[in-house]
Amino acid sequence: MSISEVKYVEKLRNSGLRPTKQRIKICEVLFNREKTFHFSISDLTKILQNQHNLKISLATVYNTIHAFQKKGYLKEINIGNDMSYFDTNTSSHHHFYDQQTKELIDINSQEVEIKKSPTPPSGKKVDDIEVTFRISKKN
Amino acid sequence: MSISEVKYVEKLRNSGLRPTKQRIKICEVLFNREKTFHFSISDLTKILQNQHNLKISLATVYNTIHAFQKKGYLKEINIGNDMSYFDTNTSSHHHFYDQQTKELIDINSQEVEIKKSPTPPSGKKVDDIEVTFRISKKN
DNA sequence: ACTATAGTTTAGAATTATTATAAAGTATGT
DNA sequence: ACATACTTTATAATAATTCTAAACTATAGT
Ligand SMILES: [Mn+2]
Ligand SMILES: [Mn+2]
Ligand SMILES: [Zn+2]
Ligand SMILES: [Zn+2]
Repeated sequence: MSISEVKYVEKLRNSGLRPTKQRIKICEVLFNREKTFHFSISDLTKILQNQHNLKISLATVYNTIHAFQKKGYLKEINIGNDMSYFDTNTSSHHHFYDQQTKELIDINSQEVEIKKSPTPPSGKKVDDIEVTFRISKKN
Repeated sequence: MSISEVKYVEKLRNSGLRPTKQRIKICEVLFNREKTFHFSISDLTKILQNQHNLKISLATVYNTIHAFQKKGYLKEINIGNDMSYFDTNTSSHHHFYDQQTKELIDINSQEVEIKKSPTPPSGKKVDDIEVTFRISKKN
């Protein structure tokens, strides 16, 4: 067992999730990276198959991603209307969204400052503010 | 023909769309209101059936909404990941989104001011900024 | 180590939103 | 009125996601 595998076995155990080989592999693909990772289920399935030669059933990929989301290790992103995206950056943050390449890029919370905010409807409170900067190729 | 029907016949003709009775009725449901209207195809279909006793085929509802979107009369909204929402407010603006009731409420562009904005990736330009204030019931 | 059990994976079926198809119906210019 | 292009419609197809139930496996208790 590699050093990173041991790390995720512990992470899974601490979350009350059994460290199966499928979950450990998915952890490695998702969390063993420098930058945050934005992906669709289809993206992830392709990476598991092509870059790691793993044939994990589609139902398991869905199950695992939803389990991780429930445990707070992933955030669902609402962009585009065809399929769900997930984000390994679970903090409150903002995105550049390239409509041409459909790529999401993180923006640190502190790089956006909102000077003026609207008053929420009466009886309602603001839980989170999400800013999306839609970008495209210059010229 | 009612006064509002005449109005939409003209609007459709000016857009190069034949003013069929289905399109005119959908125009009335969508555009004959004070406030902007946020809806899913399913919402609209229910309103047509229950509140107007119109049985317009689902394919026609989709065709019509997409035609109106292409003409710039509707904007697609990416919120939630199950189905598409559309917005009769086609200007660049922001939203409150109540995650409990799944309701969208418009925020005028001028009610939000962004003090600090991140630099877009090189070769990319910002086309639009969308701010979503996720709200929920207080306490 | 053996076993019982609860948790997990899996293939495949079911569901849901959306899009495609193609035949019947309709608006419009002549 | 007629021809024609556009539109509506029922239905089928597609695609993402969820459900199901049987086989498999991690783990706690013996
Ligand atoms: Mn979405
Ligand atoms: Mn869908
Ligand atoms: Zn992100
Ligand atoms: Zn709006």
